[in-house]
Amino acid sequence: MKGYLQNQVERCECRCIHQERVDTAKDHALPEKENERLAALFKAMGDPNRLRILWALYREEMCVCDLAQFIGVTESAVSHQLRQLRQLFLVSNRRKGPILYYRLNDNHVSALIHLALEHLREDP
Amino acid sequence: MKGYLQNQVERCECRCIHQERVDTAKDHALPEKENERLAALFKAMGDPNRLRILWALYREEMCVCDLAQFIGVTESAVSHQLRQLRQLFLVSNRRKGPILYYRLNDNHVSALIHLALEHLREDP
DNA sequence: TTCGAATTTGAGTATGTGTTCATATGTACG
DNA sequence: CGTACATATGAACACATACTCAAATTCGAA
Repeated sequence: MKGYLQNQVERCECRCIHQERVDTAKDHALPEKENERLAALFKAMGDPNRLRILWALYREEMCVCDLAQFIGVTESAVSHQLRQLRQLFLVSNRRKGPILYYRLNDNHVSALIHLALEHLREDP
Repeated sequence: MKGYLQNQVERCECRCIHQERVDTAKDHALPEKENERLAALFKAMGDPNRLRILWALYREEMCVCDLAQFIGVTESAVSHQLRQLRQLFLVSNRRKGPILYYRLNDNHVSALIHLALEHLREDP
């Protein structure tokens, strides 16, 4: 009886193989908040329609109607997506009368896309 | 009556402002399939735990148990995530006995992460 | 071959996400 | 002012996703 319990404890104590790797991984891990923001950035770029928007804005600024017709969804849908992209500082806009012209916020976005394309084009 | 219908038609014919921008956007758009794969790649990197895994593997290879303890989830959860990363060629593994050691597949991944970090660190 | 350990797989589930519709804002112009 | 148009917002819904648990698989060694 006692032996059985002891074995239970011993078996469950540590299932991982290389404790020192786990420790150094924890030491060098990104700060919690930075990791969250980084993930949010990639996730924002990880939707086909948002990616289409970003790719289009890389060439020239466009308004909501244009983008809606371009990707074939409601203007409302585009507006929702643009809000996300704005909150992450991926795009910004300028107002001309009632029309909002959206553009890429900096060149990091397009750099990320081009780098990712390289990755894709190397594998089959 | 006729006038009303005509106005309806005219109003609904084209709601977009700059048809020529829409057209050039369509001309220069990424091929459908490439856009999908690109989005899938970013989406894969857009999850906090997957990002933790990638960041950890950037330093050194680790096995499933290690990663599970590192990020504090089930080994099963890690295995599910690693499968996604494998299918997108972000990670690969080598077997040593019963243990699978995972590593980053190429240096594009870490380059993407570092580039994205730059973007984050420039904005507030 | 049989056992134990590392990993994978599948089912189930709770939570997120992207879209549309209806409605509200805000801007220019008569 | 009030009308028209571009955009934004909120609710609702269908669908995806990330986790855990239980069971299957795979490998090395007794």
